[in-house]
This record gives sequence, C-alpha cells and structure tokens, in this order.
Amino acid sequence: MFPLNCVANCSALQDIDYKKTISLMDECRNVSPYLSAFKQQVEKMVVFDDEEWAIITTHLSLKTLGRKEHFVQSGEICKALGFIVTGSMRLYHIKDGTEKTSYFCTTNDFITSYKSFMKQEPSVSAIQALDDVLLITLEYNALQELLDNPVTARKMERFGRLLAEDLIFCYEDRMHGFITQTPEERYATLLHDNPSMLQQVPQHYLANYLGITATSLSRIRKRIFDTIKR
Amino acid sequence: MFPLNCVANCSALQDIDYKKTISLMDECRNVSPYLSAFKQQVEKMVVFDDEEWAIITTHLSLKTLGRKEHFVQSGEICKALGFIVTGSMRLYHIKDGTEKTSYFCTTNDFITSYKSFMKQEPSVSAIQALDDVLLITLEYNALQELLDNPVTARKMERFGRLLAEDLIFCYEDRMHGFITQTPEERYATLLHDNPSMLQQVPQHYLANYLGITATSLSRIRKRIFDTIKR
DNA sequence: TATTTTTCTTGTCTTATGTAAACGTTACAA
DNA sequence: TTGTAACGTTTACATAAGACAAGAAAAATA
Repeated sequence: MFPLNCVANCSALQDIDYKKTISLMDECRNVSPYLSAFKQQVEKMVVFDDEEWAIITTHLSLKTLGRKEHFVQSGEICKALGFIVTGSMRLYHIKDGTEKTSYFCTTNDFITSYKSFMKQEPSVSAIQALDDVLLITLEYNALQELLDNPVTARKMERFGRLLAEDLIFCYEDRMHGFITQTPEERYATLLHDNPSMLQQVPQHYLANYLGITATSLSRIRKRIFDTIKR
Repeated sequence: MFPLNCVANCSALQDIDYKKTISLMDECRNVSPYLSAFKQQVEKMVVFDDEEWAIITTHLSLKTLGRKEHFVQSGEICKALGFIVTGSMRLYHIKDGTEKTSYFCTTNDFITSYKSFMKQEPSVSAIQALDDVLLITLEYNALQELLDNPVTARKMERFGRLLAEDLIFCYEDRMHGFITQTPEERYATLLHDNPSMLQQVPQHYLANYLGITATSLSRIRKRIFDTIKR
C-alpha cells in the first residue's frame, strides 16, 4: 500500500513547495504497482492486449494530492485525465465568491474537467481532493499520442467514446432528477441508491450537489428521519 | 424542398396506419438530396473521404414525423440516432402522469435517447416532434456495421466519441446552471444565449427545462420585463 | 489533552415556488 | 360560425426554500 500519510505530514508546507516535492517523488515512482485496478476498470470498456498495454503504460503517470489540494484550479487548463486509485475528490464552481460542489468521485472513478481537458481551454470548475488521493494520470499529449499511434488508436478512440458515454448516462439520470424531482425526493433517491456517498461527503457539499442550501438539506433530513421514527 | 405538408394532412389518421404510410413512403425515398447539411455537421467532427461516405450513406435512412408524433416512446427501445434536417423536437419524461420536458433539439442537431440507444434498453424518456420533422436516421445495427467495417471503424469510433463529448459539454454547462443559478438567472441566461429557442418553444415546456412550473416562469417573466420597463 | 476549525442544526424572517382553479386568447376543425 | 383544445397569465393559499445569525457538535490540529 502506498504510504499516504507521508503526504499528509507535508501539508504544512506552502502549496508551491509541496507540489515540487511531490513531482520529484513521482519521478522515482513506477505506475505498475497500482495498475491492476486501473486495468480492471478500463477493460470493462475495452480489452487491450499485452503489446497495447505496454505502450499505454509508458504514457501514464502517478500523482499524489494531499487533502484539499487541487487537481485543477478554476481558470487553469486541465492537463490530465485522472483515475483515482485511492481517496475521493470533488468538482466545484465558484459563484459570488462561494464554492458550489457539483460532483464527487471516489476510488476506481475517472475524473477530469471534461471540456477543459478535451479542448485544452481554461476550466470553469475546480477539482479538489477530499482525502489524500493517489491518482494514475494520462496527460493530454500522452492521450493524443495513443490516439495517433496505429497500434492503439482504434481501441483508444473506442475507450474515449465509452468513457464519455458513461458520463452521459450519469448526466442523463441526474438531469432527470433535477427536472422531475423535488429536492427532498432527490435526497431520498440518493439515500437509496448511494448511501455510502452520504456518509463520506460533508453535508454542505452534498447540498450543493442536490441544488439546495446546507440549511435546507438539514431540514429535509429532519423531516425524513422524523417521519421514519413515527 | 421536401413537402412536409403532405405529412400534416395525414395527421387525422390513427397512429398505426399513419406510421405504416410513412414507412412505405420512405422506401421510395433516397437520402441523398438531404445529405449536405448532415455531411457538414459530421465533418465538423471527422472528415470522411468519398469511399467512406459511400459506405455510410447506404446505412442511413429518411424518416418523417408529423407534429406530436414520437421518435421514441417511454419504455420503448430507441432504435436510431437521428439528425434533424428540418423541424424541432423535445425530449420529455413522465412524472405522476404529467410530462416534463427536459431537452430541445432543432435543425442540424443530432438526437437520440442516449442510454437507451447505446445499450438497446427501454428508454426512460420520450422524444416527440414539435413541428413536422424530417430526419436522417442511423439505426443501431447500421451503426454497429460501420463500427465493424475496417474501412469506417476508426473514424466512426472517433465520430461517436466527439458526438458524445459535445453532449457532455452541453450537460456540463446545464448542470452548472442548476447548481449555481436561481431559476430567474437560468431564464435570463437562456434569454441572452439562446433567444430563438424562447420564441419557438411553448412556455410550459420551457418551464420544465428550467426546472420550474409554468406559473413560476410566468411570474419570472413579469418580474424581468417590469424591471426592464422601469 | 487542549484548542482551533469545520460542520451541522436551529430559529426567525422574507421571499419564491408549487398547486389548483379561473380566465382570455388563439388556432384549428367540425 | 361554433366548438374544442392548447396555451399563457393571473389569483389565492399553503409550503418550502433562502438569508442570516447563533450556538452545538464534531473533527482536525497543535
């Protein structure tokens, strides 16, 4: 297991020094010990053979983020697609100076600021670690190389398509909830479909995700749990 | 120009007879006169050469829908990806017996019930024509053939990826609106970014799209236009 | 352990929204 | 012309949500 605590111990360092430290540490680190979960998730979509994996692997990097560190800042270009080996993250927007969380990712999920990454333009959203996080990353240039390489091109296009489609399915469901359900129904649905998320994530983040305020979510919870008791 | 009025004139016929009529009419119709707009939109994403277009074209069909006719019904498997040559359509869900519109498409847009089409499973949403509509369609099996054909496979995978990505960009923006904006701000944004849509679409559909009731939208409009007058 | 920060709940007040129903207008068909 | 259906607006009323503030509880940190 990767010693995540060594990251946490550095968290008093300033942002910039800290990042340098990590990137130097990364140089010495090989992706391979953490590849199995990554391969497993990728091969749910496309099965690559050994030759292809050999190429892909050389295009991957490891990245560690301490709690509250950013994968992308708002206004920055998102440089990589991430795969979360351990930990969890949130995606948020800034509105009137306050943060609005709109998405969560956890172990075995892929994460990126999609439009920013694919178009290499400044991101409107930021992505931040909720815990200490270990990521496998695929940088934009590395992805382009895999899409250009005749050995990997065809399957990488397909992988990209299926990854995008999964995100669409997720958005379709979520949008469906916003259009057809009340905030209370959306919370109840989440409680039913994804109870683990509710325990891992601070409520005020969750409130944003549901499109309401933290105050309102607290009252919804009270309403629901009072009803259950009765 | 395609004589859409001939479709409208049949609209008194029962659903099932009507559909038969149209499908018979379709047999005699060649896609080619309507291809240019389609090609233009596709080639914003991927440029196909003549040999590839020749193959693709044989996999396309034409479909006409009269006003209020359905492209997909809720619970049905969505059989095709559509490209709107003329007309406009809406996507809606049913909640407590009432319809909730969640998406609009118009000329030069691609439309499908994504999850249903890609997984060939029953659709949770329905897609209906708002006008008389002329569509170029690509059926699921035809798409699979293009993805299997070595001549077209690589570029079709890419086309699929880029089409999916465009939809993600659209969802990202929309979700951003739901998380960070009030209904009034969402309406104002739409008024600014897409004024033509507001004029083409009935307000009660628009209200659903914004996540509010028609009553509330009417009040919002009154507030906004009163403010402008002052 | 003690202290600080973050998170959650509660209360009050104000405002926006949903529901349901009524009304006027328009488009279309009988 | 008349009738019907669809659409947009308005009203009254009840409810829920937002803003703001205070305090409790929990978690992170020293």
